[in-house]
Amino acid sequence: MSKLSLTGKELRNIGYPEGPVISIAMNIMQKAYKHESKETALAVLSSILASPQDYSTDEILGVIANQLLPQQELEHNGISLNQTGIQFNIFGQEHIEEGAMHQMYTAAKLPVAVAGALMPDAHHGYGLPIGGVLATENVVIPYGVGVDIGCRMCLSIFDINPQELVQREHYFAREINEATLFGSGAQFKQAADHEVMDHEAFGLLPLLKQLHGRAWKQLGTSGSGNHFVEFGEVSIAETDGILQLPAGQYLGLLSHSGSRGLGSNIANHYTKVAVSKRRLPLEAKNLAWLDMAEAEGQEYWLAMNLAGDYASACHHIIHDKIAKQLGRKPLKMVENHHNFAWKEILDGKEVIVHRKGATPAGKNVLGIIPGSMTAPGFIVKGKGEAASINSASHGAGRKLSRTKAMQSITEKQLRDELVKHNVTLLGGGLDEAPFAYKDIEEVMKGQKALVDIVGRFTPKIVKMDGTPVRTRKSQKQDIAEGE
DNA sequence: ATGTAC
Repeated sequence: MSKLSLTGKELRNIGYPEGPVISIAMNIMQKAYKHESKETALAVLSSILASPQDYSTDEILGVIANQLLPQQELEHNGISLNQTGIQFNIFGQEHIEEGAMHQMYTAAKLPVAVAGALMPDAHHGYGLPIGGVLATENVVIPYGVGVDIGCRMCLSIFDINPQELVQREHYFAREINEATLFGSGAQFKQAADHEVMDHEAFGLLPLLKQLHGRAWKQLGTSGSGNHFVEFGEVSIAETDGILQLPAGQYLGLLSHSGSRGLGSNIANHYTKVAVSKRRLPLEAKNLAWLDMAEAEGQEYWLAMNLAGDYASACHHIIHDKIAKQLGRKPLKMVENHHNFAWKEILDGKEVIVHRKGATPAGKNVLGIIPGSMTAPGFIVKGKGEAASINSASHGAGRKLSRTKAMQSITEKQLRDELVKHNVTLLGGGLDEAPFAYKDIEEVMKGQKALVDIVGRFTPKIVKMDGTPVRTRKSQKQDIAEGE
């Protein structure tokens, strides 16, 4: 009977890279070190990771060490990481998990890295951490952008009294339900229309041509995971010169989604191309890049921009539908993407800035940073802080993994929290419950130097993917209305 | 994040 129980997460937290080495190391340690403490086992694993060459001939631990040794470096295309990484700034470090820090330290050792920063909502991701910002010179890293290319926030602000959300809750809930479609593979039977589907890129690359049909049917859908469409109260404390809205309360429509299957296929395709072209040590494998001077780099750039335009179109279709149903034009719209790569000038030099779960925060640039289904979100204005490479967090950041949230949060807890905040949830699982997220107020404190708050968004009617969790209030109303 | 997966 083994006393030792290691988890993959613990290995990642001490810097073990994604890949087969995690399960190999877990298996070996659970056999060879079964009577040792977890601390001892982790210390040994750390030591192997620090200098795998010292263990490569060890009869037992050598198997782990050889997984960590960058065999690819010996191959003809092999690329080594720098011994010392570039310096990067970390904002709100006390809220950032160790795994995310390790991933950023690895990214900082890439020979193409020019500058980096970690946002206060950072957590462990695939390749670059979520909340990671990385500037490179003349190369683009597909997994530095992420799988959901162009994922973004979009807010419409209407001149409607937000009290109506309480008074006519069922009317607004129906508007969201009718205008949106959630679900992992969700497609409309009758495709929406948008000029993005006529984009020339669809004809230029075979990959994009192949993705056109499904992309069309997914146009205007929201997907799954942390994506949402919600009504809430926009509160402007004082007029801001950039947002230019009089102080007051407004009705807001806020959406969060990305480029669906289109972006996902582009990301995975070009990551594979990059990984096969540039053999990096295992821990940096998924940070393989494409050179902007080669055809694949140009292709990725074209496809990435298409996915960005497509993600934007998805939001606009939803917002247009709802605005039409409300019979109003929004006073303002604020939109920003947070999974993308941009050509920007840094210290007088053009660089490619990858933001993976980070909000652009150049001087006077508006953005939206959401909290959770019950916590407030913020309309922000960038300060143009070079130390963060003109970036801020893209949300509160997860505190609990999806699996951990599902295990530890009960439906009753979520229901009580929704009632407490007077939020109606039209769909959404326990893995998206407010308790799974960091405290957004704390995260905002960690980035005071990066953004100014110009408005507040308080969610009231929230739609996400998944079975609706019923509040007592809405159950009562359903009975009253005979649903 | 993604409809069927190195």
